[in-house]
Amino acid sequence: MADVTGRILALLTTLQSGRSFTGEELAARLDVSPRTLRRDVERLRGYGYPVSTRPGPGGHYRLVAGSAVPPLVFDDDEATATLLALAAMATGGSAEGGTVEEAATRAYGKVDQYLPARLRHRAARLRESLESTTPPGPGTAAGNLAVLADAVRDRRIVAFDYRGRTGRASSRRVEPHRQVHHRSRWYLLAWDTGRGDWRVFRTDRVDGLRTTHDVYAPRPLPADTAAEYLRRGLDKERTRVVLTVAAPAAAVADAFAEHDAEVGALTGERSRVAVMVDTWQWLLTPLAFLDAEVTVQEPEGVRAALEGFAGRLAGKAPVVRQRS
Amino acid sequence: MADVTGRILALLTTLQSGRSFTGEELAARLDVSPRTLRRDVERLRGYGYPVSTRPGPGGHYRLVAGSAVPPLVFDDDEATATLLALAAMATGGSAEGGTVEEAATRAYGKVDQYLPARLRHRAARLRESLESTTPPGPGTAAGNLAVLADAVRDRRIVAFDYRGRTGRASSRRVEPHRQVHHRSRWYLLAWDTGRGDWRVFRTDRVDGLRTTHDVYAPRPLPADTAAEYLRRGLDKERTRVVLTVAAPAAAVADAFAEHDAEVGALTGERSRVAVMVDTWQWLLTPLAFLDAEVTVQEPEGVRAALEGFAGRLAGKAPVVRQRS
DNA sequence: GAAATCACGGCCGGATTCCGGCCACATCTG
DNA sequence: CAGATGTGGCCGGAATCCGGCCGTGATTTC
Repeated sequence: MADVTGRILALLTTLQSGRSFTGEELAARLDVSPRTLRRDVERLRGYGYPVSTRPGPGGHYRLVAGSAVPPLVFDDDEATATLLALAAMATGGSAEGGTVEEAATRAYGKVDQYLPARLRHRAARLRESLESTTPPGPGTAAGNLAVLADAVRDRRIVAFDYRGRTGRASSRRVEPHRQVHHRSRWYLLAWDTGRGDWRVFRTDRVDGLRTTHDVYAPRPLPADTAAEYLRRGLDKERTRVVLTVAAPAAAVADAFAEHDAEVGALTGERSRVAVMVDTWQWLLTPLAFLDAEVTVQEPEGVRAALEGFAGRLAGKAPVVRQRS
Repeated sequence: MADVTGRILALLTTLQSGRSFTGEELAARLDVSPRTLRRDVERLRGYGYPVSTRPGPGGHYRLVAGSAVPPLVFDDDEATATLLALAAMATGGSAEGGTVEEAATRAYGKVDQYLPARLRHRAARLRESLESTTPPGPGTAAGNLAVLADAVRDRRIVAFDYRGRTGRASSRRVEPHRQVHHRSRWYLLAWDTGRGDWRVFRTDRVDGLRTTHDVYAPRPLPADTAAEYLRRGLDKERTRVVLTVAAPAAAVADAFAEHDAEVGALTGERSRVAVMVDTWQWLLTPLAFLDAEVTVQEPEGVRAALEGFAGRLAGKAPVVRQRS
């Protein structure tokens, strides 16, 4: 009968009724000694459940649903949005502990607790009907985000080791400016004191982060907003490709939805799109879905590559004829 | 670290997310050996929680949807993650009413307000240091997701107008099965009663959604999970395309690694590949990476499509010259 | 049909936890 | 003040747990 977990679950169920119970009563119910019951209550608190007690005659144990955090007065849409937001953030999470993605995954299954009874039911249904794909990726340490946030606030220089794309590690001392959440990744926009320039770091590639005692002077941002700076692709290594496409802006935006693209309308039927890609090959699928005339404005290399590819594709295709 | 109860609670939380996990993944998450994980699952079942499993590649553990779990409580990281998630979703959102973005904004305010003081500071600083680039995209109506969730639960047939990729609208009556979040979009996996087959709909392209009074009989899923079905792209009739490529078989196999392809060598430098694709557009990225001469053996339609696309790509490309 | 993947569960020995009992103490009610 | 009731330290014996090992069986992939 030494099944702690079972007892805790039973205790939780019992206390959930809202009634209050004396220690003796609970002990009898769980069939353990009062001493063990006390320990169980202690454990429950350890897991974060607020159990209120009162000594003296008429004393009791009671589970206080949301005394620390009162049930939120969400409306339906807000509850829905919360679940969706968590699901979106959970996507891309890793199995490692301590990441925000993982925390979001956990929170996803728990929001009920904080909703008023009326919505609890609804949230549970919503969650049941939803599924989320979770491509395994590097997770972002929740701790790092918090540390960086503090450093940004206090204008403290931070130091860390950074693993570049190639895997080469380097030591950095930077003035953290903003953190940007972009396409389910976290980035830090900072002034790299060693390189004397602005740099964008992927937070999940930061190691051994520590805040120094050195305070830095505010510095004007290289762009209007940090997000814009990031989007503009000052984050090196990727290529910015500008295209003109004979299709409406909406259609183009849709085709490039999975990419990092800015779309602008030229006329109703022509659009201009600036997209960041690792290599030109990735342009093809969205372009093919548009299946419209395309002109590469820049860079030269991509234009040449696409021309060459088009030639190989078109040049040989007509040669073989075959039924079936 | 031998805290069975804590692990069981954590395990419930994890499985509650609705995803499925491999044993190894869960073991890593809980920081125990796989053997212990198996024991934990066994315990879970002992307490009445239905955990479904499957052996073999792609095996998993999953909590059967809809099972009641004890009330679970947020920890600090989870609360923080919730705020971050809401902030990320709120950003870039339109001011229009009824969208999830707008609801997320409201929800953020409320959660923040009720957070314990210690977390409020942390959250406030985090938010200050953050920016988000959620693309403005078409706002998903929060209402639709909730209505669909209820319909899924009640097995009610729903009707709506669907704007296809081409913009053509069609009227649908479907049996909603699950909603899947994939790459920051929401999809509905449903049985289309009109077409007599499974279909995947993008929730943001659904208009005039209404629940009917007709109840449908459960139908076996075409895949293990809705997310998997979506990922596998079984939603369309796939086409078998046979190509001849001027590249070694190994290189070809590598390029098509993500696809469902059979590769055979013709000579050392030429290969033949038979690949199953949803639409011809998906052929382009692997072909571009090979960047070799290609001949479409069959079907005729794909050859014509590729030729046409190549023409549009090559035909217009040389027009503009520009340095920079 | 062979190979790889993955869940399953028995067994073992050593480490850890748990339990009940006992006790001094704090609190609250009447 | 007296009695009821919650609190938590300590102790020693008992029960549980854990990781590792290994053979089994289901299932998918090639």
